Amino acid sequence: MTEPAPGPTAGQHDHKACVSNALAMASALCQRRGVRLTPLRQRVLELVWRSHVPVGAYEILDRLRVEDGRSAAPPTVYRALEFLMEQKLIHRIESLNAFVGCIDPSRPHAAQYLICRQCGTVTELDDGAVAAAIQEQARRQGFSIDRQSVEVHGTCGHCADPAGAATNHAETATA
Amino acid sequence: MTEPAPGPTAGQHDHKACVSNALAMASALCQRRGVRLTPLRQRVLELVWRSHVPVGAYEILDRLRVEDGRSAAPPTVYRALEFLMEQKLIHRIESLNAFVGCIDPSRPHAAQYLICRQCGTVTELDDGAVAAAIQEQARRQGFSIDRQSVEVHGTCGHCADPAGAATNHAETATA
DNA sequence: TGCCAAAGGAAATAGTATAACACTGCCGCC
DNA sequence: GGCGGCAGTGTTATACTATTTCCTTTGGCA
Ligand SMILES: [Zn+2]
Ligand SMILES: [Zn+2]
Ligand SMILES: [Zn+2]
Ligand SMILES: [Zn+2]
Repeated sequence: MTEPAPGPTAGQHDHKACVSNALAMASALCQRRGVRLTPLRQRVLELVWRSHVPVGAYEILDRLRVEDGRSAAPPTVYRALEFLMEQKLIHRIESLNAFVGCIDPSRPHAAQYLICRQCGTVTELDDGAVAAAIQEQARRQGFSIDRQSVEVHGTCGHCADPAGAATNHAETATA
Repeated sequence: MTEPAPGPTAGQHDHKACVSNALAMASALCQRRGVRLTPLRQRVLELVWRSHVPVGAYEILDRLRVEDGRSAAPPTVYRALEFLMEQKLIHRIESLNAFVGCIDPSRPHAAQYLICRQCGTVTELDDGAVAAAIQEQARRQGFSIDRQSVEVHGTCGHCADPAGAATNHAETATA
């Protein structure tokens, strides 16, 4: 119930690489942009990246208190999350009230999210066709887009086909 | 956003027709489906249809208490909303934690929502191209879709261009 | 008539998010 | 060096959203 870096796709990929890559990318981006990736912000980012399952603000809060022994209250977490979202280092999954690390923060994108009901894993896509179809519809309505959010709930390949994959995928990560 | 007759699209269309049509449709659908559109559920549906601006559960709750003098608590409202969602008579806008009437409950659809930041109006679309593009992407990932939610935030035609009004607010478009 | 299941009333609680104010350290400036 | 401003964080309180639990009422039906 507190395994460090489970990741629903555990065994499928080197998640430590995901994390260190994300942190390095974040550091570089912030430096380039002239914004401060403080220790707190970096730690929150790391906690969001704990797995590919979106994490709630209060779960982050708990970890800051329990694991880090840090004094923290909701605003502590929400401010860090706000910063990370402004910098596009994380995304908010509206339908879950939770946050997930962005796969490629260096490039602006209108992403789509595939959210598995069973394992909770979110797969971030960046499909031009989807974005274009949405933009075309918006244009017809005379609507100018600020932000589009596409959240698709369903069952991922691993959960649907346990035999084939034989993944240890199993159950949810941050339970 | 709290006046009796919905502000945003007022004057743009005959909203009373929207409401009475929605209520009639709901009544017919429920009868056909053998489910009960009780007075409470009908009233909640009516309150959701008060305008094309999504309405929160607690705003509905307030109106039930103040306008109807009815004894009501959160579960009262949430249960009614749950029923209405099961029957696809309303939709939940995840990014707003609010609910809006469905434009065409008789036909199942994966809808997209254009949400105006200024006036709050939500325009429901049912564009096959968007849904298809999403499905294609999901298929490639071996992901099977239960539900897709597309919420687009931006500025509607009326708010962007108050003078000219070529576009049709609040009405649905399908493709 | 009596039973059952669905619907709704009521109280408490859980979960999510923000407002408001205080404190500190850093930086540029005089 | 002293000073003012500001970003970042700490702290407390509160607002907003949603669910659990238990009980009572209602409506359909054998
Ligand atoms: Zn990973
Ligand atoms: Zn899965
Ligand atoms: Zn209308
Ligand atoms: Zn508008």
